[in-house]
Amino acid sequence: MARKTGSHSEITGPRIRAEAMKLFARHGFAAVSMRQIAAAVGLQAGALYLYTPDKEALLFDLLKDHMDGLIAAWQEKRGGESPVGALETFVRFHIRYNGERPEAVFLSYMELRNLSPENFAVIEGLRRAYETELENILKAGQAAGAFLVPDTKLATMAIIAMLTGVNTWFREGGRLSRATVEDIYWDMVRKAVSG
Amino acid sequence: MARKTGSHSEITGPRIRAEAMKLFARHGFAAVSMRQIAAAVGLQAGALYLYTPDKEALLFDLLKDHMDGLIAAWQEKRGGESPVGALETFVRFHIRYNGERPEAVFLSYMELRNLSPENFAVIEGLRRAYETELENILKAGQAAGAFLVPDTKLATMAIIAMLTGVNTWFREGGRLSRATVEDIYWDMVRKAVSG
DNA sequence: GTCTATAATCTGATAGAC
DNA sequence: GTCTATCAGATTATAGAC
Repeated sequence: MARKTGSHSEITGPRIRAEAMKLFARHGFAAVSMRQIAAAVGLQAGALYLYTPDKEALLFDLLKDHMDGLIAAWQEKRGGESPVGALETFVRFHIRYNGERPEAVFLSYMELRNLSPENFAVIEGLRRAYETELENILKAGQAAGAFLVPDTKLATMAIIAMLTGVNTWFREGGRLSRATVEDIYWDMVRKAVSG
Repeated sequence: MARKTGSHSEITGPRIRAEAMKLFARHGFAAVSMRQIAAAVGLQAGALYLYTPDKEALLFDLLKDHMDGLIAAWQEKRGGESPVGALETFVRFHIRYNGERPEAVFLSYMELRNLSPENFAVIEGLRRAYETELENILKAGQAAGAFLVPDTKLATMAIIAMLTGVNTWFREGGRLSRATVEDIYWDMVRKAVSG
């Protein structure tokens, strides 16, 4: 049954990225060989270089796509609500979007050190841009008297760490549904920034 | 000046662990070779095997020592205070103890997947025991009416993620001192679990 | 577009000299 | 206690056949 050769550039590229994502997340970037990725896709190692100039570029593409997708999805979601409404939207969005992509999120936190300085700066810039979205909500709420936050930058980092941390323990089919987790986290965040 | 040979078993062991910790944290366990570790200590690769049976045992020792130290330090710190006092003590302890050991903390979160199942279970058990310390504080406070927490397990995970996240952005000599960071995080935690 | 073969190098770990 | 030499195999990436 195994196909030995052929022309499949349109589906092979995405399949390589999908398998690389799985393997990098499971074993770590450095621990995964190009041969392993090729084998998971059903190729020989040499064929991978038709789709990526090298191993690091493969990682960079995965991280870049994730950050672009995250920011684009947020831009679509955000509205002109009150500060409290905007914060609730952010909290629920962050838990849900990242919860659906645990591998990409894990890579984005753990494998940045394997990027070249230039590529690292690109991902870092996107991460900062996303964090600024939350910080702006907190600043607006603080100015409007809706929140009492001693330091908006610290609150931003604290909230994002808390929300992203859901990925480390949440398991589909466990004691709580995603919706319940969202509710409980929103309750804690809301109180944490209150007066 | 370079020493070529000699007998230094009492200091070589700790130096190997210290250099391995630095290198594993910086580049990742899989990306660091035994030769790199040996070079950092000033040894040849073969000499490392006088001090560790293999590379994984070296990682396990680092993680085990860190978890043992964390739990021992907490046992010494904890007192018979009120729930609110106990929570404040935990928050400040966690930020300070982990803040002083960023490399060990990073390893403890990122390199667990490189342990054998048996060694993984040991570290995981210690981590859970530590988390239970916080959960018990939350449960006691909830029972005493000092806290209003919809789910003590979720609140435990949320608080620990939030506190540990300080390590991802805090830099000595930056805008805020460690003490100020502790104050602000304690303020947020206190409100998050309040009624 | 994919394969096979290969270059040049590195890997973890061991044996034995000193 | 440390070094040198070595084993057996893996690594990224490229060249050229098909």
